[in-house]
Amino acid sequence: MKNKKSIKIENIHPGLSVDCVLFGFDNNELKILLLKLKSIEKWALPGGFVEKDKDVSEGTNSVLKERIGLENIFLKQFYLFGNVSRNENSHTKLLIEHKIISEDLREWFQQRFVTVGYYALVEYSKVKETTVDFISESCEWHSINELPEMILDHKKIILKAHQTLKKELNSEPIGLNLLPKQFTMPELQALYETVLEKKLDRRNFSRKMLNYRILIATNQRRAGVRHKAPKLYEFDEIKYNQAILDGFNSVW
Amino acid sequence: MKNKKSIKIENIHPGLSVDCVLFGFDNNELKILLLKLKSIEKWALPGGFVEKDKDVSEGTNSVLKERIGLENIFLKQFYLFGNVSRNENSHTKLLIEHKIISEDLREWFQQRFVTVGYYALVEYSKVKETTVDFISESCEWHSINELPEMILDHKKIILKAHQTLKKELNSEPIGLNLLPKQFTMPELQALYETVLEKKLDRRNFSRKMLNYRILIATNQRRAGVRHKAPKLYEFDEIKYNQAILDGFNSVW
DNA sequence: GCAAAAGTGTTAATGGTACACCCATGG
DNA sequence: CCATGGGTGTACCATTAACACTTTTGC
Repeated sequence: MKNKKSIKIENIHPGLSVDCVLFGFDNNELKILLLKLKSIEKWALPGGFVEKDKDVSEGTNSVLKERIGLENIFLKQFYLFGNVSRNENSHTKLLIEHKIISEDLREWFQQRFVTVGYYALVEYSKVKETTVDFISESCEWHSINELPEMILDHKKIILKAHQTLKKELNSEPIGLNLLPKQFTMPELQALYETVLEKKLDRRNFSRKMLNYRILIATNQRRAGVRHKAPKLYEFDEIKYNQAILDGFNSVW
Repeated sequence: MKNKKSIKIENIHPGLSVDCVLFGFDNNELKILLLKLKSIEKWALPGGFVEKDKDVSEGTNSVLKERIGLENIFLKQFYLFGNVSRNENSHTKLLIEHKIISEDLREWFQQRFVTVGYYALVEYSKVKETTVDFISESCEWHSINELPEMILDHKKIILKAHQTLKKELNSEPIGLNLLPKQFTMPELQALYETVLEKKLDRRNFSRKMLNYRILIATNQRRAGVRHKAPKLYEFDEIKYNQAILDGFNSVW
């Protein structure tokens, strides 16, 4: 299955896979990191299998490292996709026909799989020189609004991840790991608007954000724009992480 | 594995189990439905395995029906527990020693399992005459504050279910399926206080609840109390279910 | 100087918090 | 008639929504 330290299927947890929805933000668009499979005109979420002696979350991190060279991503488990209908043997057939996997793995690949969905927010610019593994030919960001043809139920997985993310915005901040270290208030707002898919009032947004007390105003401004230069902010990481733990807007 | 239409382990999805946290409300306490295992002084969440040709959610419903005779419960998936450390072979040993499972299933039971947690809210009084399957000797409600000795990580699963439930109260109502058809405002409040583990102001609670517009005031009152008889309410099921879908208290 | 977008302010409506007071009931 | 708990009201405060006006910048 793997190129370097080849993993034996006997050591892999049967019938279980993981899939990661990596969200990035660029050009006022929400983007997802996808892998183009070799020989097939379809894309896939970075994902893979978990070894029997590894925790699922740990295994998921290993998968990301091995498939696209990303380490230490904060992943959040959001759902287990366990419908029978998500398994499609035509997919395995193609993989074998194109010699991406060998014939003797046919049976193993054709077993019924359930998959655990994880998502993470990653800074777009940091994921430029990713490596890809031997079953993928490239790794690219795609706008969530213009997804290419994808294998299995990967589009559904992305949809569910996006829904979960939207809902979490009601009780948690977003932005750290998704924006560069320094950013302007309008940039942060654009991120929120993109994730939520709706316009927000500029003035109310700013006030509300500042009231959360997770931002540090620097005394620098973003220069070179043909209008008033906006202030640069940073997240107060201590308070930001505390807010993630405690949650905002608790009603009871 | 099963008594009547015996399920063959070849047809079961390997390494995957489901566990159900059934919440009930009685005597101002939050209770969990637990099964007492035969021959072992430990209790377990009702749970089991999923057949290869069944959706996980469907399989979970079947498990509940087969183990405790409950049907048509609205189950909510909340987490996949996938740590290696949750597997304990001493448990399998005991099951075999006490002939609850046969020797030839040892290997199958000793494989590493991940388990999907589901929870549901069920009306306490409706679950009186539950049947139990052949590996359990009884089925009882236990206060979440006084849980008996439990197998594996089942206490952790209950804790996580409770945390999830608390968090969901910020965006969804609770009570339908957990209270009888008619209930008083103080009873509803007691439910909220129990789940949230905190006291709420009587007058503000009532106003807020009524503002959600999911209650129907009947013109009856709960008689026989030695103080002013409280009004009886019912949930407007249409609006209640709509509220579950739409969510309350969206901040953006 | 003008367009574009940032920064700041104001106001009304809403909802939450923290109370006080009266009412019905059984003992 | 009184203790107990239910029902209703109110005043204050914080937050939200919907706005107007001023400031800075590049061209």
